[in-house]
Amino acid sequence: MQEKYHPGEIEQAAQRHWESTGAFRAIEDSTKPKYYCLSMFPYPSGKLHMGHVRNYTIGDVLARWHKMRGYNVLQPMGWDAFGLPAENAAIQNKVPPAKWTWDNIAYMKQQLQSLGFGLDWGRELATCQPEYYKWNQWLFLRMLEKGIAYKKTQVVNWDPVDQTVLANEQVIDGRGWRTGALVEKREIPGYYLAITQYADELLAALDTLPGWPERVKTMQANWIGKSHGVRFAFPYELDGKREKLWVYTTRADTLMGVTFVAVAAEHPLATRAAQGNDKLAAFIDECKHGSVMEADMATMEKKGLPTGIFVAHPLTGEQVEVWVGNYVLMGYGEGAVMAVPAHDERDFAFARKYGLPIKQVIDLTGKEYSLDGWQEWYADKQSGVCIHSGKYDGLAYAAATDAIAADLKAKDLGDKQVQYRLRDWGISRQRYWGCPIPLIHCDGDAVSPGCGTVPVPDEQLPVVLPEDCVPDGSGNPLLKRPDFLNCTCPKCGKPAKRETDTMDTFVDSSWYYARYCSAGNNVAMVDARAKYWLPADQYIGGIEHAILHLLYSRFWTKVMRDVGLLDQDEPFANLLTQGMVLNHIFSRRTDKGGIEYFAPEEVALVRNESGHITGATSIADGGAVDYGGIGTMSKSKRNGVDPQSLIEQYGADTARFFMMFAAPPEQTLEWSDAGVEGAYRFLKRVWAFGHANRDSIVAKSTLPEKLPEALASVRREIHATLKQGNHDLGKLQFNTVASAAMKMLNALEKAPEDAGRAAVVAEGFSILLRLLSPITPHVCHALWLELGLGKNEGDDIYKAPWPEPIEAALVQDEIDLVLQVNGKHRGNVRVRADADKTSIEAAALTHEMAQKFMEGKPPKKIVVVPGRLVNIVV
RNA sequence: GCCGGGGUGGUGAAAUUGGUAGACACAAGGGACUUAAAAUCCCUCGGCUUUACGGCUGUACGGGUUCGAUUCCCGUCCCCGGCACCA
Repeated sequence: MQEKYHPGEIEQAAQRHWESTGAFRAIEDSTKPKYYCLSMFPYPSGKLHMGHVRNYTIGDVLARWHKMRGYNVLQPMGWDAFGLPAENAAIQNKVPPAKWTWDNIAYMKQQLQSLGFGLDWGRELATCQPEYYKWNQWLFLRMLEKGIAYKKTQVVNWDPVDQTVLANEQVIDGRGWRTGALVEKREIPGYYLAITQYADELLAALDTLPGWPERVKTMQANWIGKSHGVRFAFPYELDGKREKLWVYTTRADTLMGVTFVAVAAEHPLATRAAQGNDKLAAFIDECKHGSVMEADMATMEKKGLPTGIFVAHPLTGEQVEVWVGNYVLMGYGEGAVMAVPAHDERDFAFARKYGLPIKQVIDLTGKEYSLDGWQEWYADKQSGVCIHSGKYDGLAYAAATDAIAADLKAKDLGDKQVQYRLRDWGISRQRYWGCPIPLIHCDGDAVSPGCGTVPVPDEQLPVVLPEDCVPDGSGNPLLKRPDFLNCTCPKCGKPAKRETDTMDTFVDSSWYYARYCSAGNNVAMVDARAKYWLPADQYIGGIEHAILHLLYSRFWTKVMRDVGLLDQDEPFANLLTQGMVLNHIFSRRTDKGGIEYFAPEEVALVRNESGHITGATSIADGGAVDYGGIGTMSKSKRNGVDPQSLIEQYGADTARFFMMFAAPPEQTLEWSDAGVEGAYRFLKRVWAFGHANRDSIVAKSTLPEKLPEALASVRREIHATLKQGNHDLGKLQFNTVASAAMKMLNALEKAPEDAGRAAVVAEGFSILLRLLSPITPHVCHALWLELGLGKNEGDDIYKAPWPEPIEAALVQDEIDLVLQVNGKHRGNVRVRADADKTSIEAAALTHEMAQKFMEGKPPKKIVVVPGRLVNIVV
């Protein structure tokens, strides 16, 4: 045994051992409980960053812990390999996205392997492989058949200079990131998946997921946004035709307060009104330059223009003017909203700005309505009642809504309706590096009209993406590839064109967890093995995926179930949402108005008097750089920290231990490497202790009947700490598991030379190594073998049983209780561990400190918390 | 703007979920060992106050409930994540 801790040698040897013995190969086995431990697969951006280390260490700790507790564990890994960064890299370096992606995968895989994760690499997949994305295409066709997939128009960001569609991320303050051109909204056709057909089930099934964090379920429920309201119409006559303008509201009780109606710029009424109205036409045009992002819509200045068209109030017949509002979304609901300025904050501001009438129709006793400013209670639907509303006066929210809905129904102008905030999932992307949508456009020729859009027949799948394209930022390169583009129509056999849009990469990540279970199957998307492993017993990933990825995966699972592929309703039984690892962000505007990011090591910080960072300068060119605060480590913001140097300098175990020790998993973590030294020092001490006590431990002496008190106390500390550590593992709070291991070592190092020391040390160190092994598997593996702690010679530590505290070791005759007088800590009282309430009260009252602070007053009340404290109230 | 989460020493954090605030560490300061350095070991370490025992105060800020609040309730400020084409 080496005297010094050499992580490099230990780790390589352990990894070779696990590899050669197939320690983490998972085989379906119905005799054991299964544990499918799944971490979100990474996007192969180039290098791992600390967020990955955190994510995958959490997964590995759980996987190894369960393995030691007798579970049949599956922990797979793969690559979310399609996506925008590969195209950006291609633009920059002229390397095909495929090559860039595979090079990154090779490097990152080697990084993952050097961290010693217990992964079953035999199930590895990459979503850019035709054998994977074939099944995206296959299920898309099934959805098309079932009416879940359909075509409609979508609104995209259009860069008029590059003639290309931009991702939201590529739009900086309304301009294209590379060209600086003002981005336009453009409507183009695209394919949608009708996730709204599953809205009710996706919402209701949240109750079947007790293993999910409440906050994630709340976010998903709010995102789905089921609302009970009324859909109704404002009748009007225009160009000699009787028409209806439909709107939806959850505040039908305020219908009598409607003073105008607002429609989206793209609404047919707006288009009609713009004819012969240049000012309105110009405004509608201006709206088209706005952002498509909800956050921008919500924060931008609300603007509008009257159309001159009037509609009739459905109940009073009063004329109400139609306005065009830049804040009304065409793609959501009816593209029109009723405006009740008195009781809606946004309408209130809008009405004040344009001098529109405000009519109070809800009253709250004791409150006075004033037009001076918005007050929260104006929008309160809990406690107000209708006023100035004719026959509805005096009715509260529910009754007023019922009555008004009934009256609208009687007039055939509306009814109650349940609506969702959730929108259907648009999956078309006008990009190259993604899964081709398996459709063919048969446009016909001079003689025949053609077959239209035709699905690619199953036997022709996959539609393979050519891998040698190099995007240059100006549109989809597939459009310039006749070999991909030209094909024959499967229906009529005439020349036709392939669809060049690819799928949203969220499609790829919506079912990869099922594919791991069916690795290697080239005749089916998933097979019976998926029914064995699913749902994943633990899913671990960043909180940023709380809504979209997790909702899409839940949806996709339900579709796979309905197609007969799976039995499960839900993909993930338990979810751990990891807190983001944050780092400083530095950026600078480019000449063209785009944005350029700087890595933290590329800038020199500028701080103010109080030490806060206010800016930075580029080390390369000395120019000023803007400080963007702290944010998630990401490739695009260039603020990721590569764990490589940490691993090289201290080893994987130190990196893993440090990451787990730094904070509890769900908490956001601002990156700092302060403390890495401490983690390393601890592992060195563990090794040194094993080395120094080798003979005592190897001797395997038995515990004497009665230990001297000092050793009994060491043993008590070990078992008490183990109890806490096991409890914390159950809570997935790994930082205190790490500190439990540290406490154990502190206790063991204090074990005095006395009869029974060797046995106490051997037992204690065996517990310490097993508790620590999921976090730092390499050093524990090596020490376990060196010290012969296995049941049989050469048994690996992961085959050892998980340690449980021995109650007998925890027994104490006397305990200290906290003594309080009027809730203030005044000392401690020592009592027998089994003391009853009366004797505790007696001991407390006679205590010197109690006497002193009671100042002779009689006790009014004595609170005794068993095993904890006694509080005397005077 | 809306939805969700967070704010505790110089720093990362802990507190068995209403019961000793600061466990376990990092940094810093002091000391031991060493020719020296590294490594290692020991001591101190929220603030104010006291010669000392001790006392007062303190968990973003302002209120409240309670014998007792970091924990529960109301309000305010700041930070992070998401907002449907980053993944």
